[in-house]
Amino acid sequence: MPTKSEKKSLPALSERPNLATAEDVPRFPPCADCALRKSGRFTPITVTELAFVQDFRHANRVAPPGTVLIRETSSEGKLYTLYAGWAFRYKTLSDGRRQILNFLLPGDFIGLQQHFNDGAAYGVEALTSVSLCAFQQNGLMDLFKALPALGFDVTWLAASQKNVLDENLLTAGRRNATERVATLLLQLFQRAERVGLVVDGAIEFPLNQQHVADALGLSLVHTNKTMRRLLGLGLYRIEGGRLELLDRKALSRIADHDDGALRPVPLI
Amino acid sequence: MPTKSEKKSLPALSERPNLATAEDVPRFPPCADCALRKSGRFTPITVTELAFVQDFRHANRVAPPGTVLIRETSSEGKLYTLYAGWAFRYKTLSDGRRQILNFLLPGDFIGLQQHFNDGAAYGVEALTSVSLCAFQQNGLMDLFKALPALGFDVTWLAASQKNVLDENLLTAGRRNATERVATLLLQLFQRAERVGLVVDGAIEFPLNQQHVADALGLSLVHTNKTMRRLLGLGLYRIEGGRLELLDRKALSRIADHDDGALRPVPLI
DNA sequence: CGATGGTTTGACGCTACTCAACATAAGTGG
DNA sequence: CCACTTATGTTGAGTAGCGTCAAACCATCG
Repeated sequence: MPTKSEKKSLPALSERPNLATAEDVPRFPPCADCALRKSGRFTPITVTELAFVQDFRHANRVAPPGTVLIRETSSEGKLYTLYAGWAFRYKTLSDGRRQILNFLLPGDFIGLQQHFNDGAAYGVEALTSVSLCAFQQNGLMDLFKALPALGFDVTWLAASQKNVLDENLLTAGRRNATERVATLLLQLFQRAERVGLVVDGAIEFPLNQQHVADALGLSLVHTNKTMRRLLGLGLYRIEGGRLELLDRKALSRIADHDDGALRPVPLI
Repeated sequence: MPTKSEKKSLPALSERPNLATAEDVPRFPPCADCALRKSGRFTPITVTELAFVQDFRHANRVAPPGTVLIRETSSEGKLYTLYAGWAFRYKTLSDGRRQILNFLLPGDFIGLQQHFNDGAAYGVEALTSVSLCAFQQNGLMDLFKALPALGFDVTWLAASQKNVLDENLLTAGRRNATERVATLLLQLFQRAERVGLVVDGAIEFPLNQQHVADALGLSLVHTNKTMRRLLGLGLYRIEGGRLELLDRKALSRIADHDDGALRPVPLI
C-alpha cells in the first residue's frame, strides 16, 4: 500500500538564500503592469479585456509555504490566478494516503472546479511563498457575458490543465518508477520554461521527495532510490533548491515523453 | 512493467441480444426533441440556447463498437456530444502500454482539448455503438460570443470531466487493486445513474477486463483475480453485459469513495 | 468444426512497499 | 556554544502485491 504522507510541510526549502524567485514576493501592480503578462509568454489580450480583468480582480493574497489555499473539504468557490510561486492540487484518502494531482505554476487558474462543485473536492497547498490574484466569486458568469473572449480563455485554461492531468494519469497508471521520475522532471521543466522561469539553465525546484512520491504514486523510499539512480546517470542535478536537466534527450527517451516547447496559454 | 494492451477491440460484448441500450441506436431528432435532454437529467436551457445548439450542430454520426472516433495522433479539433452509447478516452506509450483516461457516457462533450491543442494528444474509441452530435469545428468562439451561457456550460462540462480525472488519478496513484476495482464499478454506476441509464437496478456494462485493467493501471491477470474476489464477496454481478451492484455500502467503504447521487450537468 | 476473443487459473519472479536505522542540515532554547 | 529537536535525505533487509508467462476453458461465429 502506498505511503502515508506528512500532514504538514515546513518552509525550510523555500527559505534558502539562493537565486530568488518566490522569495522576493512580487507585490501587485495594476493588471496593465502585470509582470507576468509583460513577459510576453502568454497569449495576447485586448485593452478592453485587460481592463475587465483588473476590475474582476477582487483582492490579492500572499501566503507562505505550506499554506492550505483551498481546503479539501470546503466548497467555497474561490477563484485565483497564481501570480508568483508554486503550489499543488491534491486529494487524500481517509487513511492519509495523498495523491498530488498536479503542480501549479505562475499563470495557472485555480478553483474552477469547486465553482461548479460536484461534491468532489481537492485541496490546494502552497509549495513556496505565493502571490495570488483573487477574483470575485460570483462574477464568473458576468465575465462570460461581458467578454466572451475571456470566457473562452477560461475554458482554454481548463482544457490545458486537463492535458496535464491526462499525462499524469498515464504516468501513474502505466509508467514504472524510473519513467515516472523522468517524466515529472521533464514536464515541470517544460512548464516552467513556458512561463519564463528558467534562469541559467535551471529552474527553482521547491518539491521534496515526499512531494515527488505523492505526485507519482510511489513510496518515499522507492522514490529516493529511483531519483538517486537517475542522478548517478548524470541526467539531472538539484542543488540549492534548483533543478537543472543535464540530459534532456535521455530523460525524454526514458520517459517516452515529447520534449518540445509548450505553446503559450492565456492569462486571466 | 504494466501490461501491453491489445491493439484492437472487437464488438463481441456489445452485440449480445440483451436489454437493449446502445443496440438500437437512436436516430437524431431536432434538438428540441432530444431524448437525452427530455430525460430531465440535465440542467435546464432556454429556447434561444436550444435553437443555437441546433444550429451549431453540424452533422450526426453513428459508429459501431471499436471505432476510433478521434485518433491519438490527429490534431483536428473535432467537437462532439455523445448522444448515445459508451466510449473512452485513452493515451498509449510507444511500446503499446495503454491508459484509459476516462469513460464517456451520454451527454459527455468530446474533443475540447484537441481544440486548444498543445501537441498533447489522446484517442477516443467507441465501446458500444455510438451516436454523436458533431459540431462545427471553428464555431466554438462564435458560441461563446453569441450565447455566453452556453460557453459557461462548456466550461462547466470541462470542469466536471476534470473532476473525474482527479478521481481516476487518485485511484491509479494511491489505491490498491481491490480498491481500484470497487471505485471504478461505483463511479461508473453513479455516472450512469445520473443520466438515467439504470434499468431494473442494473446498467449496461460494455467493458471487458482489458478495459478495466487499462483504466485502473493494472495487468489483465491481476484485474481478473481481483474482480473474481469481489464477485465472490457478492458485491456485484455482471450478467449478459449488464452490471448490478449488490452491496453499494460495502463497495463505497472499500473504495473510500462517496456514494451519493451526482448533480446534473449541462448538455450541449 | 476450427478460429477467435474473452475469462480463468497456477506458477514464478520482480518491482515497489514496509520497517528500521542512520546521516545531515538547520533551528531552538538554555 | 551546545544539547536537543525537526525536516529531509539515504541505505539496507525482508516481503508482498502485482506483473509475466503459460495454458486451459468457454462462448460465439463463420
